[in-house]
Amino acid sequence: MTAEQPTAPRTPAPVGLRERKKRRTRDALLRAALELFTTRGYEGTTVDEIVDAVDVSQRTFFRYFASKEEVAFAVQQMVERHFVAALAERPAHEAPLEAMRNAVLTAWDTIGEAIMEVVPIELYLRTFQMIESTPALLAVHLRRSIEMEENIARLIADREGLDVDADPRPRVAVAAFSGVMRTTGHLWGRGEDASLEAIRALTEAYLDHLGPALAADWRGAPA
Amino acid sequence: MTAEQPTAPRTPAPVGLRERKKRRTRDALLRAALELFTTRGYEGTTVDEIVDAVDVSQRTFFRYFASKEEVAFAVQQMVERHFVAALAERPAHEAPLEAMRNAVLTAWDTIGEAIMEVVPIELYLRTFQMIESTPALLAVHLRRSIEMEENIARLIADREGLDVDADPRPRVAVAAFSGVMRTTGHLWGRGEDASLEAIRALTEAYLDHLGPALAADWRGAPA
DNA sequence: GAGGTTAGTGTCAGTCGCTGACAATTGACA
DNA sequence: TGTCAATTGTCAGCGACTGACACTAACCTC
Repeated sequence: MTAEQPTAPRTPAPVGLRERKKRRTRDALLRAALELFTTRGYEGTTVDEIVDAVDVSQRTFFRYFASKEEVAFAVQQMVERHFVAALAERPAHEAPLEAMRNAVLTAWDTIGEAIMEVVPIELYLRTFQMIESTPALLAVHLRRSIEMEENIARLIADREGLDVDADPRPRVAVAAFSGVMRTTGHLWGRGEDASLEAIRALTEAYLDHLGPALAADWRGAPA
Repeated sequence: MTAEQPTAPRTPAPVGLRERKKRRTRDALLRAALELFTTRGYEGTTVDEIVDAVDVSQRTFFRYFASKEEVAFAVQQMVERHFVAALAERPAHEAPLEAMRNAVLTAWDTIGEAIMEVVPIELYLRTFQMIESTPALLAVHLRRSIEMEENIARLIADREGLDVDADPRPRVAVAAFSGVMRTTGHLWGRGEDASLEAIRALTEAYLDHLGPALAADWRGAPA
């Protein structure tokens, strides 16, 4: 993990012709897949249909994406990295919950440009809704979430100078926080307003209900 | 959903010969599957191997279980029903978090017998660990968890006389609670002590850290 | 710029999960 | 006992995915 500017789009500019071709093929597959997924549905789309749209072989698809599922989460992965970067940038004086809260809200404010380099922002919004409403993808989405939860817990523990395995508080705080995040994401996916502003507002409102208990200063207080 | 004694094992005793045969086939498939899963691994076990062990056709397997995944969660489903039943039995004066906490702890105390009617308790423990350590199953496990979360949120909202869609508190409380539960389950699956007592103790300890904020009395206080 | 190296791609054959259709069997019940 | 309905097996086929191998095109060196 080479830490660069945290909110910078991860597009290191491809150099050789080979690299550029690869990038182009991958992007084409990604866009074609999301477009098909969001119109015909995930289950209703076969890998053969995706590769036909881009005119490559099925084997090539599976060299770029380990599975049909993986391509559905390519953009989501960018967003997650974006949030983690924002969290790492939070000043040390902020309490854990406060830092996480500010990181999400800032991330939602700045993620737009980074996404647009790969796919239209509106396609990402539709993709997110599709993930939330497709059981098989929702399952994977949740597993990815808790994998990130573990990373964030370690990050928070480091901030507070705690041992993540000895002190339950980092994991508990992150678990509670993520539970709320997941709930807002779910409600957003089911709701009417599919804008970035909507998810941001929903997040802010729901986090307000988590109470000051977890936001209290931990340092000096024993477990 | 016919509500009987909440903590009673769900074994309505099969009547006809046909029913008993069905039950036997299903149980045999279940046991064979879990035994193979926990020894050779989930991915390392084919459906053909399961049906060979029981000597039925593959088609029969898929008539009892919608998928290879489903059979892995058959026992888990019992445990979940057990918890929901225990929660429904909690006296009305208990605050939401208090009720959920007591329901889990009671459930862990009484689930043993119900499980043993179907599979050895030790096989269930191994199965749980396998689920937690198999990515594909972990994903499904998490999705099942949030489906239950939604049910519990409605149950809690009913207890408190709230509208689950208007007031965020039921969903927030349940989300935070479930987040902690998930974390303890995960840690249990990765830990050394695979006993029921261990998961119960872990649950109790971790829930203590969720703080009194969510446990406060809601009635009368506006959102 | 020819020639060898290497990375990316296509083709093919095969495995595994899963499903629909149809026929054969077997318990239930008059 | 004979009919009816439920359970099961067989078979054919789809879709996701993989390993092996041959082919092509970018790259790199002399």
